[in-house]
Amino acid sequence: MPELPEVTTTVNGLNKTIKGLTIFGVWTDLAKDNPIKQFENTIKSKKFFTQFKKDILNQKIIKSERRAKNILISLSNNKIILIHLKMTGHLIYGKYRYIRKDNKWTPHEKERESLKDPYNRFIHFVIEFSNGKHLVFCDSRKFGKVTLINERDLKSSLHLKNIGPEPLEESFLFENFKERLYKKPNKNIKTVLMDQSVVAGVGNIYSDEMLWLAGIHPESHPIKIPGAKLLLLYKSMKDVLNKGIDFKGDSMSDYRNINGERGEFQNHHNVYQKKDERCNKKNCRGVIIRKVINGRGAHFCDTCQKNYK
DNA sequence: TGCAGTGTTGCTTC
DNA sequence: CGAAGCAACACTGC
Repeated sequence: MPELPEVTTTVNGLNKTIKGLTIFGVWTDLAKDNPIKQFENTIKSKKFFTQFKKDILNQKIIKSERRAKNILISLSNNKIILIHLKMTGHLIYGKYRYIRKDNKWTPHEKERESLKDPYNRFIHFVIEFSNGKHLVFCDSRKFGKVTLINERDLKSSLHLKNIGPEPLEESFLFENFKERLYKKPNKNIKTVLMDQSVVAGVGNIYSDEMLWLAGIHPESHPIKIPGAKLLLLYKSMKDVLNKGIDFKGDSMSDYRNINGERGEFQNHHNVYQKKDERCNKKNCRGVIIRKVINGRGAHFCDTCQKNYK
């Protein structure tokens, strides 16, 4: 589930594996002659992909970074590969033997025993390095985004310009957090937390978990939440995201790290996908419920998570 | 077996 | 302008 902790885990992995390598080849089966408008400046456009290939071939990987849920891979020619994993994407690094057939990048028979796990299936984009190893982008729903931007355009680029501050930066103070929430005074707090222009990197799982930890109902309105509770939410946000990173991300669904291994955060959920289970909060007798809020499944305990509205 | 549910986000519509 | 809903896609699990 690529939210901030999963993307951080992947980026850490990239910095341990592909840094310093030179790009030798690139392949995708996502490129179309007539992509819909939204994907014109991504590798889903054949025209874009042709240029993309020219731009990245023979370039060296300098470093990888995370911004919100985006992976930024800097190249030696001052261009940056931007990858957004969206719902089901993940990147795996390794030695793949493969055959090309019908423009499908098909791992060789010997590799297939591992293909039962989603980590190694649904390969739609591959970078080959001069050491013979590959970075493969697996993405069953094909929502993921891969594009290229110039380093100098990074901040102004459409992909990043509306992104809010990074919640784990020390410079992101409580006062700033509170101010930003108050700009959406009467929206559901869960929806506000997941709004990337308010704060970067929080998605469905971690928003559920941080609201539970702070004892705030997901349909609370920011303007009605007492200051002390907001401070608790600010701390809970940092705690939950750091815990996600410590457990190397959440693999309840098909997220895998750079080596194809699962994270562990799914084993430490208190509410996400815990419908009908007893609430873990000390002295709480509540039961976790699931309710669709602004189109997303929300999980919470309506006994100990107070609804301020 | 069929259909509801799935981590994200950007576009359209109102 | 903001908010809500849906579309992009394909698979899993009840």
